[in-house]
Amino acid sequence: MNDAPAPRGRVTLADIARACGLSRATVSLVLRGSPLVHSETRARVEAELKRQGYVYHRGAANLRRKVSTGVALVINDLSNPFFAEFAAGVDEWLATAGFVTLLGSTNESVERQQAVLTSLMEHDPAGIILSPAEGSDGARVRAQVGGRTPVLVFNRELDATDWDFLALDNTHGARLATRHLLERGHRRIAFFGGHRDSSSCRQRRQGYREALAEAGIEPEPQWLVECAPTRLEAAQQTGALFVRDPAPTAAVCYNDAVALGLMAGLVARGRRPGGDFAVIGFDDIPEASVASPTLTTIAVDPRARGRQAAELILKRLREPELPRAHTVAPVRLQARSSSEVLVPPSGESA
Amino acid sequence: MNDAPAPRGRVTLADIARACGLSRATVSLVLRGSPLVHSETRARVEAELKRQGYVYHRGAANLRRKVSTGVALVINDLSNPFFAEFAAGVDEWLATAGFVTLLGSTNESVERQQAVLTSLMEHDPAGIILSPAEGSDGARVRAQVGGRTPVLVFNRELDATDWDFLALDNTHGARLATRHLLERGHRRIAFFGGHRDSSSCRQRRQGYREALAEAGIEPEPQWLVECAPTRLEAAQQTGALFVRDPAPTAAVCYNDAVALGLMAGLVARGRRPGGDFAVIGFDDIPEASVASPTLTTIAVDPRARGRQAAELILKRLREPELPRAHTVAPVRLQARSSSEVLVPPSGESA
DNA sequence: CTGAAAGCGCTTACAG
DNA sequence: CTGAAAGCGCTTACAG
Repeated sequence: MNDAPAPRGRVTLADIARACGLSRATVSLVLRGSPLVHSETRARVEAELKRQGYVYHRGAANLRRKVSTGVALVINDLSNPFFAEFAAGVDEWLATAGFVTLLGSTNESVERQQAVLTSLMEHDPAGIILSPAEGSDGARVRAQVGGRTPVLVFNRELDATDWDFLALDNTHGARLATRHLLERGHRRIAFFGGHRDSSSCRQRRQGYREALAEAGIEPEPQWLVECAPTRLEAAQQTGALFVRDPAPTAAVCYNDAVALGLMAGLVARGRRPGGDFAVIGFDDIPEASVASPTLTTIAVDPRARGRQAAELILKRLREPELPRAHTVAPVRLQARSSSEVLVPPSGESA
Repeated sequence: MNDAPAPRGRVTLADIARACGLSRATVSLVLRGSPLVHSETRARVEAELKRQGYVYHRGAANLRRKVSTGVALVINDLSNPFFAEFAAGVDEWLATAGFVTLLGSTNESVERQQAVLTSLMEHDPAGIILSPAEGSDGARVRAQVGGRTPVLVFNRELDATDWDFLALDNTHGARLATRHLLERGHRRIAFFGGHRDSSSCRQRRQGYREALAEAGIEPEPQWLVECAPTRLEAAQQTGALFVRDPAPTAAVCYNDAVALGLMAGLVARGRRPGGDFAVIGFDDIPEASVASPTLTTIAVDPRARGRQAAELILKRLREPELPRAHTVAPVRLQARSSSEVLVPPSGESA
């Protein structure tokens, strides 16, 4: 029965049409579910499609129809769990809408980002979800993408562009974290990690300042410590918190990676994170819940953000003329074993 | 100077040719770097390409040339750090070779895998890297992919297919883990977690048995505990290790997620992981190094595996007639704070 | 209800 | 060194 031919070249519409004694046009109508085709003809065509193992060539169809079913996702690096979860959410949502995700990683390099965007643009994406590498030049990115492809910028502001933007509520998150420490009696609170010139770091510092101001506290210069947002750098910078007395008794960290690094750095200096010094993170990466002590942090639900990003770009594809959207995603405090992490230091309350 | 026109429709080869007073053929030769074109003509064309902001339509070129520059990557889920790192490695390597990664997630569902493969096949991938969902039917997958697209199967065997296969050395890894426990004095060692019918679980159990056999030990039925490879399930199954005396004093776990779950389950039962009961994992996910106590485990370097997978599929694309390759990737023991994790239980050595 | 024809954006022998 | 022509696999008015 099944005389499926040895796989000689691709099976095309023309092959099916020939086998059924029909024109390519009619077979195409069957494929696209047109109601014009006689039901008996449709059945005949469908049987033949199956028999020959026909695979639709969406690229050819898209070329003719001048549409695209791909969406490019450009992120720093999947080995960062925040972006991995984000990508999972994007892909999940795009797939249900019939789009395919074209992946590109920049590793925070502006040059790689340039190369990746060029390559992805040649694959004619319907839209782009872009989490800009640090130090991206908006005008340059804009020139490269051109004016015809909608872009959703995620996570980091991109100057000189008028694209949709999805941001975390960084300011509010840092405010929540700082208030949490204030409520537990801390008065000398540092903001630890991140690069001052990144927009997310600026916003988090802003929220931190606001919460301190509410409590009538002015941060001292020593409380603001910069470092790359990695565990290693954070561990190495730990000492900067203790160069002068009185030292801070707690730190709001730029993100969880920094918080975990700081915890390691504290241990290396003979201090007990949560015991002698309170630490709070940002992101709620999976490690936060298994660290020792477990880490109180600001949960941002990256997977939900991914779904949201996919939804926003799809909406833009449907309605290109809508005004630019600036969406701020909610964040929440995720307290963990606070008795361990957030004990105010004994005999201090100045 | 720069009278770049308002973005009206896509700029094509024909536009450039017209502006330069040349044929499309000549412009195409410039694009493809042909040495046939006069250098002055080339310069003129290149200036015009830049001026009009031309973007190469690779899809159209690929259609004409009957080639493809996409590789599909089908994995369970990016929120699993093992797969996220793997995907990062794949994407990194493919990008350097000029390929784009088409992403698909199955969430371990055979139905989703079917849908994802259908969608990806329509995008005409040059090849597929497939980490099969648990319970995949090889014949069914094979029927869907057809005989024209090379596939590299990763991580889990797929029966009834003759595709290239990249596997972790599961047997050896479990052997290393078990020997490590034996060397530290344990005699009653469990194998905890995983589904008996998954190939990776079978292989890990096999290595475990072999190491025990080397020590003249026959595992008791109670030492083999099945559970889904998640933290939650593992925590819930912890009790199964202690239903009868004498209970095991250590466990080789199916993977790190299970090991972390078991550690939580031990704590919930008033036991100290590493103190009263030794635990060893498999994978070396990032949490392993920050868990408390830190987790000794088998490192598999998923990012390197991703690069390896990309390399293997590209090799297959270059040389389709090569005999089927079955590649086993190395694994190694990653010992951590072994004094905490691997103390043999006091007063026991039967 | 079905077919002939044109065309999406590109490439590739083949002439000249 | 450059151009005319055909064609990749599909879709879409337009006839009939």
